[in-house]
Amino acid sequence: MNIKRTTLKDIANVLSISTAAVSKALNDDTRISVKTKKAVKQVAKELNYQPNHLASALRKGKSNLVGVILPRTNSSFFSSVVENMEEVLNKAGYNIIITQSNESFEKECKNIDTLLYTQVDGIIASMANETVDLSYYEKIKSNGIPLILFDRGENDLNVDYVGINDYDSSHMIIEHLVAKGCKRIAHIGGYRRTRIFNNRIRGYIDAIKKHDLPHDDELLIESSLTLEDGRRQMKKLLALKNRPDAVYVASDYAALGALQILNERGIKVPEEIKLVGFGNEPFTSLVTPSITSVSQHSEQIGRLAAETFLGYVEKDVVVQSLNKIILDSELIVRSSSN
Amino acid sequence: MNIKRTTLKDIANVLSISTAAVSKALNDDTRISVKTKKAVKQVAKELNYQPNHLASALRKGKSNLVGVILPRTNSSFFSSVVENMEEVLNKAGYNIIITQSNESFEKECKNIDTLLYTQVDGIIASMANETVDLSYYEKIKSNGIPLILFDRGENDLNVDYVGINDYDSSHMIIEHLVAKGCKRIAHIGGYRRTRIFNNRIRGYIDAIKKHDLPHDDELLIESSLTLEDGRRQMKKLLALKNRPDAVYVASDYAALGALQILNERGIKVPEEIKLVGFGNEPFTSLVTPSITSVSQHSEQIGRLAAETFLGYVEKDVVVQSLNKIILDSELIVRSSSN
DNA sequence: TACTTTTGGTTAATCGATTAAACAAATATA
DNA sequence: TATATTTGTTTAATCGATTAACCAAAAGTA
Repeated sequence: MNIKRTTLKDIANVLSISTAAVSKALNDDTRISVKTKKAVKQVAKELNYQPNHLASALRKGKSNLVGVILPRTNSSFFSSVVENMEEVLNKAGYNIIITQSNESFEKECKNIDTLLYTQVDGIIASMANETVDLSYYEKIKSNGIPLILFDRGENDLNVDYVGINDYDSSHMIIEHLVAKGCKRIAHIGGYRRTRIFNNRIRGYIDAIKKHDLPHDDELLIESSLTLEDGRRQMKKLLALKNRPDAVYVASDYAALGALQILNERGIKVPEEIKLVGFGNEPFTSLVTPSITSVSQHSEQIGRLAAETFLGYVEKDVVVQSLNKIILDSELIVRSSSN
Repeated sequence: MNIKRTTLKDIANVLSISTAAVSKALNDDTRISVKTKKAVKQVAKELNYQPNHLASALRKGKSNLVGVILPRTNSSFFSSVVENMEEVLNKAGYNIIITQSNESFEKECKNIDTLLYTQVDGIIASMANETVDLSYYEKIKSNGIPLILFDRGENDLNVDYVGINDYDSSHMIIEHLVAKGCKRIAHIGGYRRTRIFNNRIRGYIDAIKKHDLPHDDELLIESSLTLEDGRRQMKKLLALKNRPDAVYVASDYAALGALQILNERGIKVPEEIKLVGFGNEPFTSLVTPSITSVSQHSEQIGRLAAETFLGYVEKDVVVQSLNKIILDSELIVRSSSN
């Protein structure tokens, strides 16, 4: 095939005017007469003119593309965040490029390179669990384009962030379990070095103390939060002399693993042990019993991250100011704790 | 910020040579001396040079970007397809841009426009359920870039396709159920106008006939295949005077809905009714009882779609030849039918 | 009438990288 | 020694759209 696209020049030739006039006509420049504009648009349509984005982006120094980095796409949370982000950005004339890191630091670095290479106007990212070294994110900042983090942020990096209040979410969960009569609550948490998981752990500890409940070390477990590890850690908890009567798991996937173990051993949920997850993944309402979980307002997070980005590009001067938006989460109570 | 990036010119100035020499040195042109190459690469590193992709893409008429259109990203099937596609394409120097149609025809058209506008070198897509009008896909073809469809293809459109053999998959399922002693097998299928679902229906009918089993109209139901509709259609089947002893559902989501109804009504699965889904979504192994399903070899589909694309760009002449790759699927037997 | 403004364009430079063509210097060949 | 070839680089054009600067013609103003 190798069909050559119609360019401004082609339109200009047909009408015997300059390409500059054509360009201005298509962009509704005031200095072009209505008559010319009509003629140009007519010919453009006839020739099926598609502007060459590369050329205009190069000239304008602006690609109207926003890069998005996700730990993974097959999560309803991330999927929903992106959907809402896209809606806001599309309206403002931006398109998005999605890349996934698969929770790998190496992949994440590659993604950043790809996006910078594609000359995106900004990057909105949620960091991989693995990521500790922040030099690659510094690279974005030194490139002079806005960087907005969501969900998995990093305080040391001086950039904008949109997420939920993890500390308060833990409190909310503990309040709920205490109200249901639980006296011995365990927590299967994420890695402490990840800020959001650390905050959930802190919230758990403080809430437990507040209610004068036992906060034995054996009740607080650090986990990779995969389904497999959820199974493993639940087994550990069941092996304790003094079993917990409730388990708060910092991820729905690990919570599901825990539930499988409880089901397999014939331990009744919620009668014997109550269970709470985190993330409100769709399957939490599908399994038996359905799992109580925390909704993170993915729609708002996506929307706000996009709007934060737009806040920068609409100003000429990009002064990256710390813009932390912390939303309240919502507890969705289901059978596993009710 | 608005930091201006280093360009070829900056490097050229430092070394007092031409930008052409710099460009060639960085691209390892044989006509540049080893000494110069070393010096150029050294300076490039020092100045943290990042090539401007827009400029080179414009000049070369090639963006090294491949557009991907997915009905949705939060499905493990699509997620896995993309992951494998990306691996193959990255190795060949291509990067991908993911867009999601959310099963909406309108959104799909917008996605196509976005991708063409971004000057991708090719498009790999799986069509939205809604899509009937193919003119937008014709637009891609008339743009002269390769188009490869996967999973949800369309025979009328003369393009390459990678997918599984849906007709045979139905046969495989029926054979399995017959072997388990089922005598009255129902099918909750998708919309007949979608090719893959139509093939599954044809396979079901032919396999049923082959075994001289009853193929009453009431046993074959057309569905949107959402979880909700799965529940609805299962209720219908249970209301029949002559209930089926097995149900083959063309999607895991709808199969899960069906399972919920069966569980709610205390009907034992697989003892009273056996159940088979389609797609091998992760939750099929997580629910109780786990659901027998069909694996679609997402890894291979992704890889092959990518390779098909590469097959075009490596040749100079792009002759879009019909290149249909049909893979065998695999039945994953779990508790719901065992 | 003479000068200023407005209208509706045109010309030419530009974005940054690539590349065909040209060319000077070094080396090889007759 | 004279000519041909190779080596290493420069010059200049190019991709397509945008835009600053310029300009001619028409219209307005004193």
